[in-house]
Amino acid sequence: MQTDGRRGGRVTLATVADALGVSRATVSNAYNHPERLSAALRDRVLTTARELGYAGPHPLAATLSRGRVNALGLVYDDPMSFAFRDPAAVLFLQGVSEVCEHEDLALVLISGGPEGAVARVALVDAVICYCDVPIEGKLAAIVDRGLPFVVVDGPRLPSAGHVGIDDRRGAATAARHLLDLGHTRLGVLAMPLVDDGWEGTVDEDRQDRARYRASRERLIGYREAVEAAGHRWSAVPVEERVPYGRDAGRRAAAALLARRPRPTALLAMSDELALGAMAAAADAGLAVPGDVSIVGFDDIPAAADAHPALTTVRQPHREKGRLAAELLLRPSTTADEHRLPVELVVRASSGPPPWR
Amino acid sequence: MQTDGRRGGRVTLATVADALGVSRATVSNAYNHPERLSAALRDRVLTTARELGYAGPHPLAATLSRGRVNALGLVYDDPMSFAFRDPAAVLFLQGVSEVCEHEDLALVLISGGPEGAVARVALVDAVICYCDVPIEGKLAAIVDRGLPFVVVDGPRLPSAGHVGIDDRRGAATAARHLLDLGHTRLGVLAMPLVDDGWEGTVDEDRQDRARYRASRERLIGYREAVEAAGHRWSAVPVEERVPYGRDAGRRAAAALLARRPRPTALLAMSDELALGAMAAAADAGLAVPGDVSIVGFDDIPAAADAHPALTTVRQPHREKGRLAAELLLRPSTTADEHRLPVELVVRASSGPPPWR
DNA sequence: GGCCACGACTAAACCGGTTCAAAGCACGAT
DNA sequence: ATCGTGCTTTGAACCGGTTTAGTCGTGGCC
Repeated sequence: MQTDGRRGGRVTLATVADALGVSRATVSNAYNHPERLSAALRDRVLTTARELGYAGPHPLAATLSRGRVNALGLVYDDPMSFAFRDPAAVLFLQGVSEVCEHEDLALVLISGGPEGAVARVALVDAVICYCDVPIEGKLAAIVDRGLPFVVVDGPRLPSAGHVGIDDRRGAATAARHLLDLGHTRLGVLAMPLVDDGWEGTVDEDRQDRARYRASRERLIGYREAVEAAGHRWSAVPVEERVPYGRDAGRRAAAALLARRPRPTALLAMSDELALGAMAAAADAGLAVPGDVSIVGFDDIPAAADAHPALTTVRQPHREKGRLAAELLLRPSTTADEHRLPVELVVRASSGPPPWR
Repeated sequence: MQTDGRRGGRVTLATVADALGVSRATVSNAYNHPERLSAALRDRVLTTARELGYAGPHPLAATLSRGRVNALGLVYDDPMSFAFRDPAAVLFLQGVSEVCEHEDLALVLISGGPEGAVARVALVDAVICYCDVPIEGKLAAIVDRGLPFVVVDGPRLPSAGHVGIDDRRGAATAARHLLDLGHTRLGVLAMPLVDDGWEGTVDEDRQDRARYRASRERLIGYREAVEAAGHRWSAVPVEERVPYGRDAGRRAAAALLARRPRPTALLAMSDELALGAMAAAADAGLAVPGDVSIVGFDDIPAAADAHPALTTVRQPHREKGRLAAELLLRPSTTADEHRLPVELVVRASSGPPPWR
């Protein structure tokens, strides 16, 4: 038998097979099914392999044959590096990676972009989409190739699992907390409602057009609470900012605090925005919560460390990551929808309005 | 010609080729080298593919043929999820991912573990080892397979590039800062010196046995500065802690601050340790920097936000990540050694000793 | 002594593409 | 009419393994 063991100088499994005069299957078995060989032959194979400088079966080829990569993909809608700027995303990643290391899987971070993700998607066994966008188009390749996937925080898709939280209720709870304290003039710091990069004061039309699910739901939550308390939603100013870097919250809050009458409480859709708002309050010489109360969303670690400590809506970021990954390991449950609990964490940044 | 286009029901490139009566090469070219086909045929191919439900060339097979994965691997010595707990590591990851997304590469996070990393290592084109350990053993598979790799912060290895900082000088600068302020009684909060999980007060013997490069170098830096100022190094207590979670720094600092005479200044090998030390000072009712000065290392974002803001040694985490990734894109420079600058950032947590 | 089970090993198909040298062909130049 | 030229398209090798269905020889059992 000729197996062409020396192709172009590379040492392959066939090289080893030829050197020993055994079949390639035998060498393969020496690595993958040791019990199918006599101990003597297995030793000879391994020894010869070492002498020849053969580093063992090429994982890529093995993968192609087996059809399994042992890797989980993570698609993010923004550039991947943004995920590392967002403390909430980092917690989420931590959760995912905990499962990966436990299951001995690699975690493949795939940068967004309409085509980028697509091209590489098959070097993984399954995909987590950590994005809240109208992503149907972007995910076409994943769907076409039949890869199992889970959407986190984003839209509910037919063939995919879903992990999220009750954004609406979380937001409503935050708003109700302020209303219960007696606040009547609120302001909202919003994450993007539409993926057009726009920043400014949001009118009702844009509120209706909101495409990001989390933003839309949180806005609705705020609104429901405000109206339930008997106030007019149209009187609540909403400032939308692209929230990378704390500066976005600072600018949004500056705009809100410049209004007359000045809001006595700010609702931020993320802790990053809220922490920026605290800076803006300091800029304006306003005390928190004496002059203005601030409530965030996420409960990132920095929220508890802030001065004053930030009142916020806790969502289980790490747990979301864990759950998303675990769903993909149990294909039967992939199509399920999971809604994790949120919880208001009252700290020092919220209090009664100045006049009360 | 028979190409067996329908194997077991899966739609492959061959299926499309057969359906059209063209060769597989032509179908392949339709996707990869459109200009080599007449526009008419290319359209027919693409149309037919769509009709048949063919999702395009399987990336795994393509990869095997081409020999290029378009992915960068990242090996971490601790479990991967720990990287997401360490703000410095997160910044580093951000740098790496910036390059990846720019170059359209996937980033593959490979959990440590003696064998885990090994098995999967070849689903990447090159590897960044973000670990500071005697890792020669762990990296054997990478070396054997001939993958280019770069070590960050760790030992200098023969065939690999290296990215790091001047830990010794950075530490010395931090210590000199305190000595210049007039401090004479220092204490050190150390990251692990040996990978045995031990915690406690470090004696000289253990200092000599330090295996982690960064810890060892920083310790030497502290020592050099102390001795240059005419003080005895043996009088400086060193507390070693496994530094995950801020609590480690709190415990280490508590131990140091319980000593009599009490140190008036603490040198921490990381900002996380330093921030923990600030908590310990608060626990003990000590003012920072009035009663005790604290200096960190890393300049993570939380350092500037702390109260008081933390004096620390800045190292360019993000830049380290970028550089490591870029080195792997230019093989010629892979074996180079790069030492990035450090810089003392004086903020509010350091000041003269109480008596001065 | 015959039959069968069993362990060790192999042949060949398969995974799903990419690529290169060469063939076929139309067309303009000589 | 002949010869090159350039564009399409193809055949076949190649990437580096895994796996299934055997083959072959041997020892145990009746």
